[in-house]
This record gives sequence, C-alpha cells and structure tokens, in this order.
Amino acid sequence: MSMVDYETVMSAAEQKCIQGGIRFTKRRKQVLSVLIEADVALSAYEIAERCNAGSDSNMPAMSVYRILDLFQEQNFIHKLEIANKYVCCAHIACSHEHDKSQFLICGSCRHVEEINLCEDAVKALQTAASAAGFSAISPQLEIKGRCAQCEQSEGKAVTS
Amino acid sequence: MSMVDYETVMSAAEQKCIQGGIRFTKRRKQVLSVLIEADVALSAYEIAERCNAGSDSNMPAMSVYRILDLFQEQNFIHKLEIANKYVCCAHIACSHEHDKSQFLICGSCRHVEEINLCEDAVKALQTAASAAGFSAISPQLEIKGRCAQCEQSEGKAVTS
DNA sequence: GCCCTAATTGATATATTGTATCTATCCCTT
DNA sequence: AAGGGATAGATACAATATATCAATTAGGGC
Repeated sequence: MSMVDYETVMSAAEQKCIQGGIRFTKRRKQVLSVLIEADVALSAYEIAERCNAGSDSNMPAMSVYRILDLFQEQNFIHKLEIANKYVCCAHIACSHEHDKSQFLICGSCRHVEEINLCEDAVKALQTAASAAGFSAISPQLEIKGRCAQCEQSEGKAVTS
Repeated sequence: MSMVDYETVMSAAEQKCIQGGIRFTKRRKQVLSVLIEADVALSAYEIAERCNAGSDSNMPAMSVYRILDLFQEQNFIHKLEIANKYVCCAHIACSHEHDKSQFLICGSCRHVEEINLCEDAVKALQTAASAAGFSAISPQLEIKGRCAQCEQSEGKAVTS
C-alpha cells in the first residue's frame, strides 16, 4: 500500500469516520497507519506488534481485532481469508470501486497484489455461480498463485 | 459428496495408495469415510469428532491433520482455505480433472458446491494474473457467495 | 519366520488466530 | 456537570494448527 499517499489516505479516513458518526481515535489511527505503511498483508498480531514496536504504546491484540472489524465495515481495509491477513484498501481516498476487489496472493511469499478483473471474467464467474444455485457472489475474490519473484527463485509448486 | 458411490471411491483411493507406495490404514480409511459421507465441508476437529462418534475409536485431532496433509498431496481432498474446512474431491474415482477445482462457498451457512468454470473464465483470470506479474494461479479457486436457500430465508448481506 | 528399516501412529506441548464478556473510561449532548 | 453511548482495557477461553519425540506397526530381505 506504499503506493498511496499517507496523508491523503489518513485524512480521507478521518472524513469518512466523521460522516459516519464514528471517532477516528488514536488507536484507530495507529492501526490504519501500520496498514498504510506496510507493503505486505499483515495478521492481526503482526499489526499489534508493529503498533508497539519501539514505543510506549501497548496495543492489545483484542483491540486490533475490534478495530479491524470496524475498518472492514467502513471499507477501509480488506481481510484476505485465504491468508488470514489484512490489507489497506487501495481506494480509501477515491470515491469509486469500493465494492469490487480482487486479490492475487502468492502461495510462497504471501505477497499480495490488488487487481481489476475485466467485466467479462466477473460475469463468467457470476454465471457459473448462478448455474450452481448461488444467487450472488462476494465482490471480493481471492486468487492464490505464484508471484514472478518466487517463480524465478525456486522451482517448488504452488501450495494448492 | 453423497453423490458419489462410497465403495467406488474407497477402492479407488486404496488403489492409488498402493500405486503410490503408501498404506491405506484403518485411520486413513476412517477419515476418508467421514469425508465421503459428509454432505458439508468439515473442519479437522469435526472430522475427529465424527470418527469418534459412538465407537470405541479414539482419533486424535493430531492424526487427522497428518492424514489430511497426506490426502491433499494425493489429491483425495481439497482444503477450503476461506472456511478452514475440508471436502472430499469429487473426482477421486475418475481419471481426469484432478487439477482444476473451483468451489462456491456460502458465506452464511458455509454450504459448498464444487463447480466447473468454463475455459474462458479461467483464461481471463490467468490473463489478469499474468498482467500483475503472477506467473501462475492455483488450480483451486474459492469463491464466496450466497446460496439460494440462504438468499430465500433471510435478507442479510454476504459477509465479505 | 526373524530382523531391520521406514512408515505410521501416539502423546504431549505449544503456537496462532479469533471470540466472549465484563468493566472502565472517554467524549458528546443536553 | 451529568447522563449515556461509544470506545478501550482486561481477562478468559475457544478454535485451528504445528512441533517434537517416543512407541508401534508393517513390509522386504535374509
């Protein structure tokens, strides 16, 4: 997420909190900061560790989970269920595309890329789901694969 | 998995074990039996419980995990990472299609359907992955959605 | 058949991820 | 400044998974 501007995202998040009638507290700022600055997906406990690294802060894992739940409701972050990790949403600071997000997750190094699938691919998935009796698919899609770097450095197969 | 014939699958699994030079032990038969007879995906601990239900058997969760690992290597089962649950592969007893499997998982009731996506959809996913620098995607795809029954019975949104 | 070896299982401990619950504190509104 | 809802602290525990080492079992060569 280091592509996005830190201040822009933080102030956008603050605005949305105000609009939503919730507070953008010190704890919540800490968690969002960590996620904005991370260039990989983080587990809840990793987030807590980073909050506490080299400071007098004492962020309990409990609080991290609560804040992550809130952030998911607000669409500030995404939980990657395949990896049990969390990433900052690439679109907090822009007004569109909050409801479609697709992730590539490297099965070796856990590197995450957020991508945009073409409409046709999404429609094909929706069609297949409907045929199987599913009325709707989640707007979030997680695809496990193998990033170029891991492919280059070793020959092991993708963990299914 | 109640669609498939129990005996056919069990003997196919036994044959593959023999060919692969591994044993199809009592413990392993128990675990595979439970998965064949289950009509939902099961967690490792649920599998252990079912192995032990109403019998003198004492299957430790530990052994279940070991056996599940082995079965994944042998392509007897799939782990659904979104749900942390396991299902019997629909194709143990046939010789094709072991390397492509796609699952729809209901976000409400956790019901699982194994589907076959058309080639075009899979190609579109692969293309998007390549564009993002991923050389290969996992042959297993997990899609979260909402089954018809849950859609009918309540109006709650799919847990993202 | 007997022994050697490797595969398998048993047993125990512990790590990791996540939820439940109750209390205390903060801060906004009146 | 007092009341009340939102937020955070604290503790316990549930659920999922891995590590490790010892004991047992089963095949294969002699």
